[in-house]
Amino acid sequence: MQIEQNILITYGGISKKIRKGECLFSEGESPQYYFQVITGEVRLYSSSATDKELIQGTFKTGQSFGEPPLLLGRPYPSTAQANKESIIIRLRKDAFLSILKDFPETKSALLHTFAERIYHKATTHQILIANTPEEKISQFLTKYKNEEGLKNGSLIPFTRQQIANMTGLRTETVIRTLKRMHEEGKVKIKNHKLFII
Amino acid sequence: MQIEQNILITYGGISKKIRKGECLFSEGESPQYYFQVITGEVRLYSSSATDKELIQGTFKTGQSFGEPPLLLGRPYPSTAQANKESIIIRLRKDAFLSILKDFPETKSALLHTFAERIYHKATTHQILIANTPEEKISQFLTKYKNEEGLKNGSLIPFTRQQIANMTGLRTETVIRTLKRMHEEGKVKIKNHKLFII
DNA sequence: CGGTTACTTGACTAGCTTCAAGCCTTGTGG
DNA sequence: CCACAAGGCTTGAAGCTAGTCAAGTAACCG
Repeated sequence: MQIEQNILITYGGISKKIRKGECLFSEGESPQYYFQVITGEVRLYSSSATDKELIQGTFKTGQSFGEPPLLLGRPYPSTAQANKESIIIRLRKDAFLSILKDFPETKSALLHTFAERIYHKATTHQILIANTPEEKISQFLTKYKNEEGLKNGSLIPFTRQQIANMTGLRTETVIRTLKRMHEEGKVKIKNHKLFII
Repeated sequence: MQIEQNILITYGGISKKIRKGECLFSEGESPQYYFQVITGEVRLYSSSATDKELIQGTFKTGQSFGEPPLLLGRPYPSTAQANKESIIIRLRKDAFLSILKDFPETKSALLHTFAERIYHKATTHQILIANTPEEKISQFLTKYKNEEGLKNGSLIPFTRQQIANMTGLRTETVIRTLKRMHEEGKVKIKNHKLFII
């Protein structure tokens, strides 16, 4: 969802410069603010007991994140970290609720955003239970391709590590599986870069 | 979310008796109706290429389901099937949209429901990336316990197969893991029935 | 050009999956 | 009320394979 910047400012929103790697909030914390990306990119991930981390979503210019825990008043199930230097507006919870009340179209927009996210998570879920690594990676690539409307031959802008974190696999497994898929003509790898076919 | 029955009727909602095993909609179909459970239980699941089926959610009296694809106008990513004989009210999409417009509190309620579902799915994802079967099953059981507000000693109303489908494991693995957990006093099994501790 | 991050490869192993077979429980129809 | 069918549960044995660890190479960035 996106709320107009001047509305955010009017209601007390404050923009802040965030360095790459800094966190906006962490797993387990209590939500206090509404966040919206002005420039840059924020990654939401949850980490299991071990080092493994699962990417729950990536948010760019104009997108907000972390609203569900805020609305529910429940602890964050994930951590929000800047992927690169970013500018983020944040707004206190009560001010956010006021905007929702004062601008009904905001509520509709949020509803639509939430519907998108549920739909997205429902399909993501299928990736995680696929049997073989190849199934997981194929499904992931196909999903990404469709969502971004990519053509065949497009570059996949993810590192092996990121793909691993989104499919629940390990880096080495992703590498070995992609290599095999390349040999079988299911994807293309050139200069370590990955392309869909 | 729940919309009052008399409102649903006023807007043209029709209730229907559904036999156990019947489907309200299937994966890939185009959404046309809003659905709400009056009595009984409906299961939403998506099936991957193989036999495996993934339970996306279970809905009981007073709960609605399948709204995100309806709002987005996208094909259903899952199938809705009655777990038992049920009575379901269904309402045409345009009537549903009218209710949302005429009753702002409905919109707020739906927003809250959506937030719950996103939160639920985010935490469910963590189960799927846990390393060991025991971690997955423990997390699943704890999550279920908390969501349903169960006391220690409660019966878990799922088959091994269902637990397998929700954790991404195989039936035999679930059985063997539960057996070990039983021996270690982490759960209780009596007459093949599973209880939390 | 040096440091950091990403990628790659090999060897090894724990343990999940698979396959096959048999048992228990529940519900149903005669 | 009993018998039987169907579905769920359990077990064992064997093979595979994804994960792990370790080490080295290639790309990228300042």
